[in-house]
Amino acid sequence: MKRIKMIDVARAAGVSAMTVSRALKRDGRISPETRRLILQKVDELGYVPDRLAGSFSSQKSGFVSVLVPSLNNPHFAETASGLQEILNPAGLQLLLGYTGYSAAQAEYLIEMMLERRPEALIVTYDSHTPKARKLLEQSGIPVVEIWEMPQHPIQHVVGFSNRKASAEMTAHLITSGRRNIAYIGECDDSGTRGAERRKGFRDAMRRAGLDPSRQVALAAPPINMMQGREALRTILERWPETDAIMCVSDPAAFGALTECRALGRRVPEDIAVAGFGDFEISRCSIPPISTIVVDALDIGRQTGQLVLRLLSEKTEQSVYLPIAARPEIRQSSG
Amino acid sequence: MKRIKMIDVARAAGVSAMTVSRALKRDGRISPETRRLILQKVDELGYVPDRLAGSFSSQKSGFVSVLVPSLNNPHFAETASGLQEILNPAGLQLLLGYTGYSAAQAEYLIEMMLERRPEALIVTYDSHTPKARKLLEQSGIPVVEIWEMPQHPIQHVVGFSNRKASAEMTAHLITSGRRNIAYIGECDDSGTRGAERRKGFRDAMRRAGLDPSRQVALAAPPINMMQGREALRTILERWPETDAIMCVSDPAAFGALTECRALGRRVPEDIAVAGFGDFEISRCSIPPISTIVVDALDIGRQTGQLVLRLLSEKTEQSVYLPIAARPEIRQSSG
DNA sequence: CAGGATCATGTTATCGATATCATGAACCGT
DNA sequence: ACGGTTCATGATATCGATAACATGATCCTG
Repeated sequence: MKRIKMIDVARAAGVSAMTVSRALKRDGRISPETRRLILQKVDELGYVPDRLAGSFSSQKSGFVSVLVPSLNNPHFAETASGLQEILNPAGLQLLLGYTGYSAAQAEYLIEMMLERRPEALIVTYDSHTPKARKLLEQSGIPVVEIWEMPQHPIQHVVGFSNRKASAEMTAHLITSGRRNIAYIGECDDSGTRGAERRKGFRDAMRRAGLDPSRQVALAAPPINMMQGREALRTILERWPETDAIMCVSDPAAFGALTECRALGRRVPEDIAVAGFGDFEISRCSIPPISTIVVDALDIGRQTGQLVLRLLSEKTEQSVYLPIAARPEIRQSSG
Repeated sequence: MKRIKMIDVARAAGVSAMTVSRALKRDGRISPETRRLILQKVDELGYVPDRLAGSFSSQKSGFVSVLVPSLNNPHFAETASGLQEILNPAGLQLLLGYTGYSAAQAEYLIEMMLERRPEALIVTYDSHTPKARKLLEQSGIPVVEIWEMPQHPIQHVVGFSNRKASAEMTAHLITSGRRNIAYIGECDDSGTRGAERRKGFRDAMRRAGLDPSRQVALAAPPINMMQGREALRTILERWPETDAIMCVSDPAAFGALTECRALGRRVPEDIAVAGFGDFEISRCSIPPISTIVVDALDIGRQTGQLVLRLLSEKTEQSVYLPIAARPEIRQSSG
């Protein structure tokens, strides 16, 4: 059973292959009857166009590559979801890759991706190897960094300052009267968004003349709930006077909150807890956890629309789309 | 700045394009010195092979398509992760698509995917439209259904019986003395794994001569934590005698557990709670939630290895790889 | 109604790699 | 030392669609 190709459809409809090609596009100049006839034949024969050949011929792959640290993180899953929502209807397909928070893996993936000739490349901000950065810079296609506002952007940016947002939340804890604030973060986080958040914590503490040295980092990103629990125990052993915890992410915050409960510490009366990212768990826990709300889906949508614009306009200028990231104060730090 | 192609590298190294092509493959018969020289030129010129052209020429796309309901669900994210782990080193790239639990979207994606000539297609079990099923059956490539043991498999299967697993957990609740057991599920779930779990609940209840009609379904899949909370309130209003809750998934179970706490109902003393899937939250909550443990990462790895086998062996026979799905009893149903 | 514009369709060249077969050199055993 | 074998490499055809240009028909417009 040989595979049907365009020429077979063309013969069946008594037209040329080119006419079939036109019939399958929206814009093609073709008479309505011919199109109807061809689409009918396509259906009868069960023809599935070969986009590999099509992409090769038109020199347009129809791919947009997306690199995320992990899909296990609902943020990136939502961002990818928003991207798909915008890009699929435009005929673009996502090529998704997980870096696992590793710069080496990112470099490998970037190279793999570029071989597929994507029309744009979307990378979640993280440190890059020199080679990776060079590949991105010389790729000749739009490159969008997301989820951070880098100091030295490669090209376009859709994001926000993790550092600033983290500092704001820390400032809130300080304003509400806390003084002995500890931070739960990640180790091996150089160049990551987590590192920026840690800096934000330090910024705010220093600005208030407080000691920013109460920090634990037990695990590599992404830190999970259980590690958050463990981190809280560690903190209370080392610094029993701690009266607030700022966390790199909501799962860690939930872990800390849970461990407080297990240890009989009241939240927020004894200890305030704050997270980052507005994960579902921060809304559903008792008490709800104060967090930085970031609209991950919106990052995906905005990025998708930006990509479409960049592909049609061929503009050279770098675009920076700021994304809102605002503290939402809930009962855990009331 | 024109793009470097293979022929440019060939000229620079004083060889033919074919020799360059061989140098870039592992298996190619080529002398070590020539290869070294060519790889050096590749590096100097910054040559990035065009796999679009390569795939077209060799008639092998190097793609494996994967359809999942949602990546927001850590299960599927892990499965995808396991797949990538196995398939990437074999030179295969994942083409990931989200169906959003919609059969229409699945059909659309299957068609999109097939145009890219993937070498295998992996679909998470769910109901298919007739057209989608036909496309899958006539695709001419290995098709693997995962995350369920379908009654009428398309070809290969890596999964388990959601129905049986759910029945086992329900049976556990019954064995431990509960009688008025309610079920939190999803609406519009026909043909989904959630529907199978609901059937499993009913099976076990009937077998024990108990009433399986205490069921609420407030939302379409995937049900979230907040909806779990709401469902629990609904249940206690309608059936105040309820002494156990079986849930379609852990997030729903956590929501139910949380609402019990908010309402002052003790778990497990007043109400037992059980979930499905061994999400992180079920391990980290207080009390930990009894659940069905499924190794999502392993499903990905096993499927990846199966795909590699199918691609090399060209066997015709359907393969069924059973995956363990066992109840793990924790304190929430103690 | 002439000359140009528009429209539907056809023809041909082409995208960049690789499969396949061809070729000559080196190597080997008897 | 000769026929056969292995090895490294080259030449050529090819994958299936589409871009770009060509063609003839129809349709205006002054």
